[in-house]
Amino acid sequence: MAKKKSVEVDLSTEEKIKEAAKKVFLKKGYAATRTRDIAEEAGLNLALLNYYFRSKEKLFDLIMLEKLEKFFGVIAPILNNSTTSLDQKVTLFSNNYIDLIIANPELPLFILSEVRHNPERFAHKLPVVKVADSHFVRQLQEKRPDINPLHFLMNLLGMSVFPFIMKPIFHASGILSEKVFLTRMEERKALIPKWINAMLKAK
Amino acid sequence: MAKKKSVEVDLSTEEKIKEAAKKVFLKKGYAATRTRDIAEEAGLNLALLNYYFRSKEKLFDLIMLEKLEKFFGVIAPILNNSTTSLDQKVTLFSNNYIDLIIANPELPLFILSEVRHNPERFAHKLPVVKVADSHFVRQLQEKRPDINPLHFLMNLLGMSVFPFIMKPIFHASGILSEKVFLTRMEERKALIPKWINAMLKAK
DNA sequence: GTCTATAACCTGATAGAC
DNA sequence: GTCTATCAGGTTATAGAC
Repeated sequence: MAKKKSVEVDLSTEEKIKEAAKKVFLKKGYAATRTRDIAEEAGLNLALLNYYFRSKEKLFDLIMLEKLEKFFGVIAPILNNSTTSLDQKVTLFSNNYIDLIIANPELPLFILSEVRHNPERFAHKLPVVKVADSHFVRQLQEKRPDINPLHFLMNLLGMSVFPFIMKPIFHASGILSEKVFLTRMEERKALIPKWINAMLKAK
Repeated sequence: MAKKKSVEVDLSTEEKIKEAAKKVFLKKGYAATRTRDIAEEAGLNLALLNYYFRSKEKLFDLIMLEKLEKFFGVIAPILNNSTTSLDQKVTLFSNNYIDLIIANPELPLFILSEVRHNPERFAHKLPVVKVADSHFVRQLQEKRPDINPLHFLMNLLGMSVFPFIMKPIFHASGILSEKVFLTRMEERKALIPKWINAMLKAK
């Protein structure tokens, strides 16, 4: 039944390695990860990694593409839906996106730093164009032709994602517990639409 | 005269290594950087790195602390100034911070990912407390006691910093040139105060 | 202070037994 | 398919000549 993240015991060897790789790569990043870390995390031998995935690089690419899909996959459908209003898009986006990242907290910083360290490698896999020329952007242009839509896009994305990117800092400082942080993020789901709305009316 | 970033020729050997290390560490991150890269970038021999700085780790710590100082050093003074209004703080912050990051574009992502990968190591060097309990925060609480100040802090910081964090993505996609990006960021200096103001009045 | 040479170690990948 | 053993190459750090 539970096909996702059971106790990770009844998985095939190949899946065990992939799950372990996800965990370690997302935590440490590509460069700091050793194939031995992954094998150990999977409770398996190092040789099996190469048997199933040929190389560290190929295994990483596989996972990176999956994560890119996850990170961008939610955005485009919401912002390109031509049947929803601007308000609805903003609400849908902040809610879905915050939920996604609560479930995958390391996702944003992982993707952002790996893309930064290897831009040309993943360039063709970044479906940003679909966002930059979306129905959402056209609706923004209609409402506020005086302001470049990129600003609102950055704000919407940033207000949803940025707190998670800053979390390591606040956590390390010991001034914000995980529980309180999550409470704040839940609050944001309702606050972001209000804020965006207020910004759209400003001046 | 020009003591900062001259043609980097009249620098002492120690300074040459440090400048090269800054450049390489900020570009690649700690794990992906090899001491050979730094030596080569400095146009010097590898052994000199250890002669002057003992180890890769010690050299990195030195630079990391400097960068943390830079990243957080601007925030606290502005947010803790008890003679400025809330509006003034917001304007000062967005202006100074965006300028700082235009001059050091890799700074945010560098700090964020290195702290993430080694939280306990830099925990005691993160002066976030000064921000979380600042004059700015108290002013926010007065104006909007119904909303946790952390939200506005995240928004102000995020609206200034997040675009730079996303820049690699937009760049890699080829849909946003450096020149256009900078134009947008200059615009933001004036827009952020307006937006924050509108948010503070909302509902 | 600066270099070359090399030690000591680590890492990705494979050969070969089971 | 899975393991142990090991290779080949790279990496940090140091010894020692100049």
